[in-house]
Amino acid sequence: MTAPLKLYNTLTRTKDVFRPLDASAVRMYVCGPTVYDFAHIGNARPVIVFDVLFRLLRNIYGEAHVIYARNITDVDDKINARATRDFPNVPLNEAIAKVTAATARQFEDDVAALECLPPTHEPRATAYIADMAALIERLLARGVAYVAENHVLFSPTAMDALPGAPRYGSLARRSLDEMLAGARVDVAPYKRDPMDFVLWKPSRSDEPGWPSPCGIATLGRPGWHIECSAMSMATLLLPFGGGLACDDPAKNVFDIHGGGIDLVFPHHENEIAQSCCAFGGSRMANIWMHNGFLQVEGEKMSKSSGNFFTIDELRNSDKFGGRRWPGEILRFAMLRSHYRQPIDWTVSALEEAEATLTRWYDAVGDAEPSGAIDAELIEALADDLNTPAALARLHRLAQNESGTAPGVLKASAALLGLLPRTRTQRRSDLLRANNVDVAEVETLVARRAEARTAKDWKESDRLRDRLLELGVVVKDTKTGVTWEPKP
RNA sequence: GGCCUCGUGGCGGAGUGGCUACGCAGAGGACUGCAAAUCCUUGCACCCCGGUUCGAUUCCGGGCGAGGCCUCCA
Repeated sequence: MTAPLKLYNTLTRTKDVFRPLDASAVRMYVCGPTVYDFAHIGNARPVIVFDVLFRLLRNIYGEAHVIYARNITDVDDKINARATRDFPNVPLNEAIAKVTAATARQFEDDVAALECLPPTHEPRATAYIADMAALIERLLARGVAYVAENHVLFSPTAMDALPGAPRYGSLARRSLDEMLAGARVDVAPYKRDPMDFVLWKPSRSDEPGWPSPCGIATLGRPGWHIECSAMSMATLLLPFGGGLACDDPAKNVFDIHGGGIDLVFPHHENEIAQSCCAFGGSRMANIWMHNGFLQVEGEKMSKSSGNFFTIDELRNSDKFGGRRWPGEILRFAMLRSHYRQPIDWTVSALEEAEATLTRWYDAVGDAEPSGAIDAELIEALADDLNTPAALARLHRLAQNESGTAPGVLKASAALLGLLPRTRTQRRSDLLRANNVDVAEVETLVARRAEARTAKDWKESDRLRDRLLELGVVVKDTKTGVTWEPKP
């Protein structure tokens, strides 16, 4: 390959050249959703961004040599609350299962519509409770955790006294003193220090519970942060010789950890603390990547502002801009901004995305991907996933720069997960979505042709308007009359 | 209060110490019965003030402005 892959690393605050630990097994972990409700459009951003990175890594290192884990959090107090609200007469565990099954299925559906490849692993927290408990036992044994009132708490102060461990706060670039100065946290009475965070907490009888670690007799459940330490260990370390049984810290590191920028502190900081202290290493992952936030029409998205939209609502309702938006358009609109920049989610951006896609589909026609992926496009993505530059390059390819073959455009767009269908497929999808009666359309088009031959412009224009109502646009080109479903 | 981002033409949005980003919209033209689509041409920029430099939108300092995190929100 021409240019080396560079990725912005939150740890170093620079674009670092990416050097995999093992080029035959490149490993990436991304924090996925908590499945208590439909995923909103902000949730879609990391999913799409890291899907592009996944595709790029597969292109560079080979499809079989990239392992991508994106977790699903199905242990969470919000899920419990939702379960008791929605299924008050069902036993709790059953109610929780109903909530998580339905929302997880919806998530898979949304993500597939956004043209994201399935990750190699999609671990669910409930399947890794034993790993979490084992990690917590290890942290207790190493003296960075303690038991208090049936909770297990992690002590950042104790961590800073542990030889070899990174300084707590090094990812967020904050010292313990700074954090204490600005802390507005309610300090629970059982905490020795305000900055201590929960690894395990006791469950009441109306909360889901599992056998507790560290000699605690009551049932309990894990804290949020430990879930990701356990699931990344199980999917990215254990299969490659790492894990708690391995005393070599060098084996307990993986390549890339991603998520939203809001997760830097405390979630990712705490993941690092847990994993490094458990394994005795100085880093959990080599590169930490964070996507910027999404605003809707210039304002922070929130339910109270009335500008809150789920992926499903964008795809299947007319709540945003008065119409439905196929996943492909949502994906394109997301890639128009660089992943670290804030993005403003607007109707006009989606309309632009759609117009561009239509033009590009016209350019590729029904061509199959063929030939080498455009080198400049790869170069743009290799520079910290510069998707806006990559899209600019696709614009040029679509304009047939230096005789670009349709197959090359198709293959190149595929690296971004774009143009997944043929033009014919997209057209028939639109016909179905618009409920177009093809036979009726053909009849009207023929009648309009007769009217035009007879120079009956009034009738011709009436028929054109009628066709538009039916969801069809007619085009009078030099080579003849064609019609397309209205996008 | 502490920490961290960011300020580019009408809009969106990359990038660079001197060389057209790109897209949308706009303007002009070709084509058309008209329109749409398409094609060709084209105008428009780098928040303010200092500094470094032969030269800064790009580097440094200050200011102003916007946003995020410090509350298990991607």
